[in-house]
This record gives sequence, structure tokens and C-alpha cells, in this order.
Amino acid sequence: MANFTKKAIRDSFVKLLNEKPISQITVKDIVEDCGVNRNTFYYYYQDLPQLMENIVNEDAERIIREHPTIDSLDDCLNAALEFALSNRKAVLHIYHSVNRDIYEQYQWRVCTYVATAYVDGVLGDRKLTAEDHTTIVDYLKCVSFGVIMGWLETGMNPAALDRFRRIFELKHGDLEHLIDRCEKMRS
Amino acid sequence: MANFTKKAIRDSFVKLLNEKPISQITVKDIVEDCGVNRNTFYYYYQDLPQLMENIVNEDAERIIREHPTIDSLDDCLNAALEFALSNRKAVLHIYHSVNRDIYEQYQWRVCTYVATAYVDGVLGDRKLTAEDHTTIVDYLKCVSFGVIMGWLETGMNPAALDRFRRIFELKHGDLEHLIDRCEKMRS
DNA sequence: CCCCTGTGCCTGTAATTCAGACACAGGGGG
DNA sequence: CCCCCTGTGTCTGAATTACAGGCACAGGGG
Repeated sequence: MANFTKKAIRDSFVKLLNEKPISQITVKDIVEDCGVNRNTFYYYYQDLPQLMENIVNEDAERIIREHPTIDSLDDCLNAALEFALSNRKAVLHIYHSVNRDIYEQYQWRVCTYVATAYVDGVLGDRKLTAEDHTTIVDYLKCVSFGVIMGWLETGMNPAALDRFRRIFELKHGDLEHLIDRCEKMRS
Repeated sequence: MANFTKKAIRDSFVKLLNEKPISQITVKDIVEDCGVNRNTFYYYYQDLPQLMENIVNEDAERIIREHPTIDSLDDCLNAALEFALSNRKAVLHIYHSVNRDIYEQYQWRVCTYVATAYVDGVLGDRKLTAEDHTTIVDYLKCVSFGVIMGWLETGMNPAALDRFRRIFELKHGDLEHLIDRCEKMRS
């Protein structure tokens, strides 16, 4: 069961989100756009906010599923940016709307995942205490989250993205440094 | 009811048609590609040939519907070529397969429509007898059909298409000439 | 204040999709 | 030649999904 109708509702919503802010989008707009009965919308989703939450959750899960390993810093940032990149205008609308926190929740989940996966990759055989591990993951998570949020602030400017990528990259040495310091302090 | 499942089956078929010849495509391939139960395929289509016939028929109807008026020679050829252009490889597979006649039937329908619409446009206020009208439409229909079939013969070469467009364009003067001759002969 | 649009929900019905079977055809490989 | 395997086309009955048409209610102009 592939549930094409649900996907059609979702696609119409994202499509409309690329055309106008979320505050101006109604359930009626969506079902009329994809030619689905209004009741069918309520069959799948409780209301509009829940549709959006559902979308970002599914996207977060998909991205995490499709990136089982995070091998490089590029992988890391790319995974975190994937949804944003594929829905430029929609993301900006969400970001500037009252539901901004939902997007942040989603981004936060992805950042947590990629930060953990990346730190574990850099660690390799080395072991840290649970506390140190959490500290470093939290650090990287906040950095990547901040990078992406900062990028959104600039209106997703491509040049700004490159600058942020560079900042992100520079953190690589930082990460090694942090791990070293943790190991030395504990020994 | 937008019937997204039917569309998914159709899309998967066209997708597979772009990957391999129709003789190597099974119903199983299609339903597995789009994640639909095999029975659902048979719910919508009798068999594989009927699916293809259905696709070309719907395409022909859609093209005719979306081109209510044929204002220029460009419109005319574009309408007739639309399906072929959007599914290059698929059309070539069909064209070279045993079901070639189905594609020809489809193309024939579209050519008949655009030829009629275009002749009527050129005619404007002028009137012809039913016989003359049919004669001229048939003439243009055969020309445009021949152009497209010839284009397919070359493997849909872009340069060949331009050449064919030119030939088609040259027929414009021809058409005026034909109408003039009909009018003079009847008067 | 009324009208209008949109919401969220309900009931019942119709349409769609499904799982799980069946006999049968064709095509290699042992 | 026979077995095995894949794919076909069909059927049944059940489950799910999509629908039409209704309801009360909220909010915002005119």
C-alpha cells in the first residue's frame, strides 16, 4: 500500500507552500488542488498543523534512513540541508511563519542524528565516557543547527551557504581537538 | 477521484519503458516498481497491451483537449509531437516493438485533429465544400503524420526534427494554394 | 446583524486495494 | 522427457480508502 492519495495531499501542500505563506493556505485549497475529497484530508490528517508536522517528521525519518553512515563532513551537512534545499521557498515560508518551531524541531532531530553519527565516525576505535560523548555531540549539534538557522536567516543565499560550509569544515579540527582534550583530562 | 494508483501504474510503466524494450517488461515488474498489488493492476487494466493502448488514448485525448485552438504551424507540429518529445526512449521502444501500430493509431488521431483545426484556421471565413475540406485535411494529415514517422525513423534526431519542421512550414504556402485552387475550380 | 467561507466532525455508502488462492503456459536445466 | 520456476489471468472475500452530504460552530467583513 503506497498511499498515493496521502502523497498527493502532501505534494499539493508543499506546492502551495512554494506559492504563498502557510497562513494563507486552507485545507480547502489543498484538496481542491489535488482533486481529493475534503473528508479524505481529515481521514489522513487531523488538521493543517498536524499535516506539516507529519511532513517534517517523515522527512527527518527518511533522511536518517537514507544516510545510514555519515562518512564525511560533507555528508553531514548535506543530510542536514537536504530537506531545506529541495523546498527552498516552502522552507522559507515555514521559517517565517508561526510554525517556525516545527521546522526547528525537525532540523534539530536531523542535526542530532548527523552529529552523533559523525562524532562516532571520527572517534573510530577510541572510546569516550558517556558524559564526554554527549558533550561533544551536543557541541557539534549546536554548531550545525546554528549554521543552518543562520543560513535561513540570510534567505538561503548560496554564497552564505558556502561560507557556512567552510565554518562547518573548520570545526573538524576542533572536533579532533576536543576528543584529544577529553582523553587527556580523563587519563 | 483523481485515481493516483492508476497514475502510479502508468508512470511506472513509462519509466520502465525508458529503461528497456516493452518485450522485457512484465506486469510483475510494474506492480513491484510502484508497490501496488498485482490484482490492482488487473482491476484497472485487462493486460499489458491494453495498458499501453489506454496510455496512448488518454494522451491523444489530453493533447486534443489542451490544444483547443491551433493558431500556428508551430502549434500544430508541437501538439502532434508532444507525447513523443516527453517520452523519447519510451516512444522509440514502442515504435520498434510489435505494438508499433498502436502508436501509429494514436499519432494518427492527433494528426487528424491538428490538421482539421489548422485547416479551419487558415480557411477563416472562406468556405469549402465538404469534399474539398476533407481532401485538404487528409492531405495535411498525411504530411504531418509522415513527418513524425520519418522523424522516428531517424531515431528522433534533433537536426532531423528541424528539417522536418522546415518541410512542414513550407507546406503552409501549399495549403493556401490548395484552397485557392478548390475555390476557383468550384466557381 | 447577517452572510459567507472555512472548519472539524459525523453517518452511511461506494469504490478501491488487498491477501491468498487457482489452473495454465512457456522455457530452460537436469 | 519431466520437473521446476516464473509469470499470467482469474476468482473470492475481506479490509481499507474515498466519497457525498449533512451538521454546528467560529470569524470576519459588509
